[in-house]
Order: sequence, then structure tokens, then C-alpha cells
Amino acid sequence: MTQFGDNVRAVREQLRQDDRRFSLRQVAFRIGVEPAYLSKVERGDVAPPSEATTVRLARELGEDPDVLLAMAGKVSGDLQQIIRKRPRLFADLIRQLREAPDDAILRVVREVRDGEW
Amino acid sequence: MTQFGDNVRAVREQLRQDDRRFSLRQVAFRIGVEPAYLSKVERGDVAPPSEATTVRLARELGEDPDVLLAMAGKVSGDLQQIIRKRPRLFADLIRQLREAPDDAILRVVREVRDGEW
DNA sequence: CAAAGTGTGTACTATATATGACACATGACT
DNA sequence: AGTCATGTGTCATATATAGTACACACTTTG
Repeated sequence: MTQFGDNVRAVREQLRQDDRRFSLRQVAFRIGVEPAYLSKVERGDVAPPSEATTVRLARELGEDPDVLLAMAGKVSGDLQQIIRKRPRLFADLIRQLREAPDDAILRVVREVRDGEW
Repeated sequence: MTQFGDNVRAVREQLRQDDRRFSLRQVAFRIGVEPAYLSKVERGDVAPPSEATTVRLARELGEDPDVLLAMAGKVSGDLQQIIRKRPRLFADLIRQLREAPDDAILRVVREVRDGEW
């Protein structure tokens, strides 16, 4: 169950095919961790990194930070902060949408974005 | 900034006025922690308890677990799990609603609850 | 007034989290 | 053939998290 590591490695090796700046070492340096650490992360030898490191890694690899965080078993701190400001409202909303189909949620997103309130 | 502890203490002492089973000690025993620990928690001498303990405490005091968790700077694990299953969708939705007024969110909750999908 | 109950101070601890440092073997260029 | 880069194994560690255990002083209350 090393969803996270496998995915990171796959994406990185993909990028590497046309840009050799995506070696484990170079990526590690750019995101500010030791190569040995990133190696272990990719192989699932250790737990996924902290939120900050995961986000830097996502940016570096051109991945969606929220998606990578999800694979790391985390939820972005800024989302949590939003929820914590109005816990009842957001808790209800999210639980309500637990089983909703994707397009229903998307519709809500658009509805809200395109005005209405 | 001991929002959490102050609130717990206030609620507990309130309940205690007509039910002496709400002494710090008795509550501590019922939620399964040491009295000394609960004491420190209420005074903000230590960080808020774990999610599990916070939820037991909320139930014991008749408070909304999500609200108490929010005061503890946390977001319920089950909500996080829902978000992690569809990170992009929920991240967009939640950020979209960051500044929305309460009643707009409530409307969405109801809209979703009362069918439509 | 004795017994029981109340909250709290001090000291300790186990587990998890999030890495760093260094050395090493293998493979790829030059 | 030699240099350089690549990924990895081993060991160590700092900080945070989530409490326990015990003793003590004050206050009800029977």
C-alpha cells in the first residue's frame, strides 16, 4: 500500500525521460531534502513527508498538491482551517456529499462560483 | 489562546450546577483519562487531547464533536477521509465556499439533502 | 472532626513524526 | 580507465503527541 511513493516515482521517472534534471537527487535538492530520504519515501520505506514537503514535491512534479496530499493520507492545512472556522456547516455539507456523484458536486461548485450569493 | 480548555471548563461547570457527577474527576474517569490530565487540558497547560478523547469529551458534555474538535485545531478524521477520496472536487468546493455567507452554505446543504441527484 | 471528594503541581514516558548524515555499490559518460 | 552521477542501506536524532502516576492541599459533608 505505498500508493504515494509508487506514484511519485512513476511521475518522476516519466518526467525524467526528456529531462534529466528529474533524477532523484536533483529533485531532492530542489525540494530541500536529502536524496536518501526521498529514496525511502519513493519506495515507501518511510511514511510520506510532511505537508510542506509534499506540497513542494507536488509543485516540482507538476502534480496537484491536494491530490498528492490525499495520497499521503493528509488534507491541506488551509482546507482544514476553512472547515474549522464553521465546523457545523462544513461538517454537514461534506458528510452530505459523501456519496454524491462527482458531477453533482461539480454542479454545486459551479453554482457557487457563478454567483448566486 | 486556550479557547478549548476554557470552553470545556465553562461547559462542565455549567452542567455541574445541577449534577455533581460533572466534577473534573468523574468526567475524567468516564472519558477514560487521568484527572490530572483533564485538569491540565482545561487550563490550557497542555495541548488539546487526541481526536478520540476530544470526541468522548464532547459527547460527555453534550457538545457537538465537530465544534469541539475545531476548537482543538482539528478536523474529524471521517471528514478528512471523505475529502481524501476526491481531493480535487472537495478542495475546490471548500475553497469556493471560504467566504460564502452561512446561509448560502446552508442552502447548498439543504439543496443536496432534499434530493436533486 | 473524620472521611471522602475536589482540583492541581511535578516528574516521567512511550510512540510517532520528520527528517539528516555518511558511506557505498552500480552504471553512464568522456 | 577514470570521473561523475545515480539510487540506496544503516544509523542517529530532534521535536511533537498524548498521555500516566503519585502526591498534596483544600473543601465539603456525614
